[in-house]
Amino acid sequence: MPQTDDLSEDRGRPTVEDTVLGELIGYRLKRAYMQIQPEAQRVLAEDDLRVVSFSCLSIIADNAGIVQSELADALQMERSNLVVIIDELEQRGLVTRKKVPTDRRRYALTATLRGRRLRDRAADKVRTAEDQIIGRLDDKDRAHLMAVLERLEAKTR
Amino acid sequence: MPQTDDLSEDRGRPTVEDTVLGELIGYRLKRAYMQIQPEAQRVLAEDDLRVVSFSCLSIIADNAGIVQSELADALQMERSNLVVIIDELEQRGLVTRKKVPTDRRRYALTATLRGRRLRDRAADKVRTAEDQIIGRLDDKDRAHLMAVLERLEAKTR
DNA sequence: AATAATAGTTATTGACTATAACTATTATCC
DNA sequence: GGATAATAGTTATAGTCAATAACTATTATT
Repeated sequence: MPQTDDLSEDRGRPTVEDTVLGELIGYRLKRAYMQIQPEAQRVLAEDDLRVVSFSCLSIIADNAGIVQSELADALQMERSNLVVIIDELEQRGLVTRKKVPTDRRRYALTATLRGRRLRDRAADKVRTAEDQIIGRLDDKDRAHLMAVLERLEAKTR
Repeated sequence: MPQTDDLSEDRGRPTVEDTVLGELIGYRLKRAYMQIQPEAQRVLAEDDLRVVSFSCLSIIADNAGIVQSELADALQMERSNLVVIIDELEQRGLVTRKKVPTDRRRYALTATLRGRRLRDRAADKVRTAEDQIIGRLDDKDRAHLMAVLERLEAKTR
């Protein structure tokens, strides 16, 4: 027999009814994301990285010579907002910007050794942080989740 | 035989390598969310609702008499940011605020008939918009996704 | 050669979130 | 029972972030 007959309450926190929001995928996605994001932000901040700068650094590390427009496309952000981020990564010696000889409008971005090492280290920390949150998901559920999310992304194009 | 031998390109859009981000759940969640959110925003704007005001209206409609602090808890937002949102819902005649006699610090929030009708209509539009994006997911994948997302949410508490 | 489009940049704006400080009211603890 | 804590709502403000427009330099188009 439970300690209380009233299952609508859980140790003083009354259950709030919800007939609509919980069935919306956007709502569920946002709330799940909000569980993960602050932790990712926190571990990245230890290396003075924001989530967005880590994302940039990571894509640059995987694509030596990528130019800013392509990076902006890949990360679905405005190229104007990229500028200061790349500025900072460059000043910290994590990436280099050099003119493309065949098209002098463009700058080729390349991660330095330091940049690649930081990326790898930061990625490990983010993975660890994520694993602590999603730990209870077994490998099958996790793989299924990732696959479905990837399909959701691909929907528009 | 494919039209082109080079599968790394898809009609002029070069594939960007990614060895790290795509394996991160936070990254995938955000990108999936970003597919849905603008559409939800768009259809709600037709009824002069923001996503957050729709969320408030919906929870109030499901919980007649809920007070602002409880609502803020349920939606994981700051109660200070709730004030102007409730102000507007009240001015539009969608919810009422009335003093709780037993605790005069609190205001009981209740959705009006108009508020409930608008909530129902807006929810239908959001569901329709979501269905167009996730249309290709079958019922099984959809149910699995929702269940896993719900478990992710519950992890911290 | 004239005109378009593209890449990068700068500056600015609006939206949203978080924080601190305040008032009124209720709960708590000697 | 009275001093002190905590809570609910509110206001104002500051920081973060994404979106936009305007500009220069360079390349592509016609």
